[in-house]
This record gives sequence, C-alpha cells and structure tokens, in this order.
Amino acid sequence: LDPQLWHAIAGGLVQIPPINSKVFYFPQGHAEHAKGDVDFGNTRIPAFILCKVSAIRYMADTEDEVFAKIRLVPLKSDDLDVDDDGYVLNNGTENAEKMTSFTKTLTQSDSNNGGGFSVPRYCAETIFPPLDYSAPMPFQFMNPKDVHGKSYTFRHIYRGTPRRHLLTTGWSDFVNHKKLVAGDSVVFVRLESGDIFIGIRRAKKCIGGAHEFPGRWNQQRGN
Amino acid sequence: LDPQLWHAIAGGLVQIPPINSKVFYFPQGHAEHAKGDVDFGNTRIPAFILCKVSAIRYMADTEDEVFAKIRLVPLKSDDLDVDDDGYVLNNGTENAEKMTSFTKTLTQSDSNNGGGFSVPRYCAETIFPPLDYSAPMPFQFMNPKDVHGKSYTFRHIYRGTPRRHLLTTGWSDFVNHKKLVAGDSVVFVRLESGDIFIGIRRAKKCIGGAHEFPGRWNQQRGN
DNA sequence: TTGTCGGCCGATCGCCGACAA
DNA sequence: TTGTCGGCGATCGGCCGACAA
Repeated sequence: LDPQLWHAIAGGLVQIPPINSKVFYFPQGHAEHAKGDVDFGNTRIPAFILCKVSAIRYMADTEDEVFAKIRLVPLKSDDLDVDDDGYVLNNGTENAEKMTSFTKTLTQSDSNNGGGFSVPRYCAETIFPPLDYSAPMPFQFMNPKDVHGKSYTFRHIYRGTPRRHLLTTGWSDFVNHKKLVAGDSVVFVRLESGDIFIGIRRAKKCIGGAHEFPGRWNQQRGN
Repeated sequence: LDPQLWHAIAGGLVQIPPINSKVFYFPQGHAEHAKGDVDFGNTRIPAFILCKVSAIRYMADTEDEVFAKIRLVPLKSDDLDVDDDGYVLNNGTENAEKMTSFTKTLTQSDSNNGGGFSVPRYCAETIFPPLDYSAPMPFQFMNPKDVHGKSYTFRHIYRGTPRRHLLTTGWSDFVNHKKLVAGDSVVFVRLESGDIFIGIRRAKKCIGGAHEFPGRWNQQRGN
C-alpha cells in the first residue's frame, strides 16, 4: 500500500518511525498486545531492546483494516548514544504525490436509514470532483477505489433546501458490503491526479476498557 | 452426529465400513483425493496397506456437508487371510431408533422463484406432522433442526387446485441462509419420537470431470 | 451546515391459483 | 402429482424536502 494513502486512512494519531531510526522494542508491551497468552517460559527477557528500523510494510487486511509490519534489527547496547542522526534519513515522503483527505465518522442516518450519506460541504468541495452547479439538481457518479483497488460507484447529488451534498445510489451497498455501522469512519482521499480512494476505520470495539489478557507480566515483578 | 441421521443425509450411495472390519488403505488414492499436491519425496510407499477400522466419527462441517473420520490401524501383512469375520461385529444400528427420511432435489421453482417449496405428497404424508384437513386451507408451522441443532420455522400449507403441499413462509430464508441452488438436495428426516430434521446435500461441482492434481503417481510407474 | 424524520414511490418479495407436463 | 408461470398485494429500500439543532 502507498505509505501516504496508508497514513491518510490510518489517521493522524498513528505514527510510524522512519527507516533506519533507532527505537526501543518492549517485549512486555508486545506480549500484552497479543491476542493470546504469551508464555516466555523461564527465559529471561530484558525490559527493552534497542533496535534499528530496517524495513516497513504498509498493509491492509481483508476487512480493510490497515496495519504495518516493522522489521527491527537489534543493536548492541553500546550503540546507544546521543548521536541519533538516523532520523535525518528519507522517509520516502518528499517526492511523494500530494494528496488531500477527509474523514467523517458515520452517523445513524449515514449507516442505517434511507441508504444515504450526508457529505460535509468541505469534503465535497475539496475531495470530490466539481459539480455543474448550473443544473437545478446537480449530480454525478464517482468511482472511488478501496485499499484493495476495488472501485465502488456512488451517486453524488447536491439538492434539498437548504442545499447539501449527499451520496445516494450505491452508498447502501457499500455500507452493507463493508459491514459498516454508526461510529465507524470513512476516509475520502484525493490524489493530485484526480483519483479518489475510500478507506474505512472501524470504531474501537471496547471503549474505555481494553481486553485484558492477564499474562505472566501482571503476576511477576517487572524486570 | 447420530450415525443413522448421518446416513440419511449422506444418501444410500455412501457406505462406511463397520468397526473392526479389515480394509485396504490406498495411499495413492488418498493422495489424489487431496486438495493439493502430496509429495512423498523419495519415501517408498506401498500400493495398499491392510488396516483395521478402529473408530469412526460421523461429522458435518459449517456448510452442513457431512463427512466421516475413519481411524485405521495398520495390520501385519500375515494377518491377511480368508478369515475376515470382523464383519460380523455390531455396526451400532440394531438398537437405534427407527427413522424415515425423504430426499428431494431442488427445482428452479424451489430455489429461485416465489420463495416456496413444492412438497411431494409422499414426503408430506410420511414425514411431516399430519394436517387438519377439515379446514378449507390446512396449514401448520413446523420447526425441523439442521445437523447443528439449529431449528428453522416453515409454514406448511395444503392448497391450490389441484391440492398440493407447499412450504412457504420461512423457506426462502432457509435457502438463502444455506446458499442452496437448483440441483442441491434437501433431506427431511423423521424420528420415531416425531422430531424432524432437515439436511442438505449439495450438487457435485464438477460433473463428469473431477479435479486433476497430476502428482508424482501419474509420472512414476505404479509400485 | 447537517442530522433526523416523515412522505412517498417504485422494486422486490412472496403467496396465490391457473395451467400443463 | 407437481413444476412453472402470471397476477397481485404487502413489504421494504431508498430518494426527497422539511425541519431543527
């Protein structure tokens, strides 16, 4: 996946360290994020390991959830010094194509009723192709692609009093196909070329109470 | 799964050897039935192995396809003699509950149109609960269970001129939920207790041309 | 500006008997 | 006896502007 498109869909809160930068790897934290119970046995695990980021793969699963695979190479501990100029290296974004994006969290009306989507004016005017406003009810069909390259067709219309932008025909199919519910977010991305992408960001399942997998780390003294 | 119910759904063409009976296991045939290419490497594999059936598990997958796991214990080759009285052993059907079943292959009308199912008269009279024929349009609701124990509700009505049995309300949901198409079969099973089950048998995907996985067996001389 | 609602129209679903194989 | 069809009524999906937050 294109890193810039990936970041647009993942959202601004997600940061990925640059390649060749130095990071600390925390085995304990990694284990607690795992779905199951990680058993290190009697192996003595250090609390953190200094590593260098050697490769990053920006990916998306079959449910359009984006994630990244980050390859870490452990460094000798004496490499830890104040000279961390690894950060100056190119993150691959300087020569990348310009893109703009807009994210909206789905309301009840967007996901349940009527099969339509209320398009915020700013999104329609900065992301979507321009409409011919001379018509009494301007509309067009747009065909954004998802992260897998599959394109969807939406009817984009500007109507009502007061006037507003809506996606009608095609939107309901998209919601059902992606199994979206109120609270999930959609991201519209426009490349400089005019190509438009649509990504989704599902609402967190457990607000205010992450799944607890009480592993050994909670029962032992921290090392 | 109950062996008798399993056999009713699998159909009369399917035979399972009795427990403790002696059978030949053909590694070549097994390998050619596998989905992928089985690589025996340089291992020398006999053409057939005399085995004893030590256990059978009657099962159904999530798509209601029935299958059996048969545990084979290899025997020494000198056990192969004319005395194969293992077959006299109980197959577990003598003391089983009596059950009757009826199988019908779905027509276009059963699967596509109108959402109804034409019930053959014999099936309605021998499997379904009896209707009160004194009413002008006799009907009832029946709740057969599938192989997983999930029960479905069908409206069974006797109507039309000439009169015929039909399943209406509920049938369409069942067809969609099980993803049935014309050519698939449904099996109605009635236990002596009056409990009714419904199984499905999907049409073979490749009539007249099984999938070929040209493995090493086709390129070597038979051993 | 935009989230939700009621109205309303057309498409589809699904129940029916009429046939005919 | 039963597979397919046309009819048709009920339901649902989905497009609309009215309102109000």
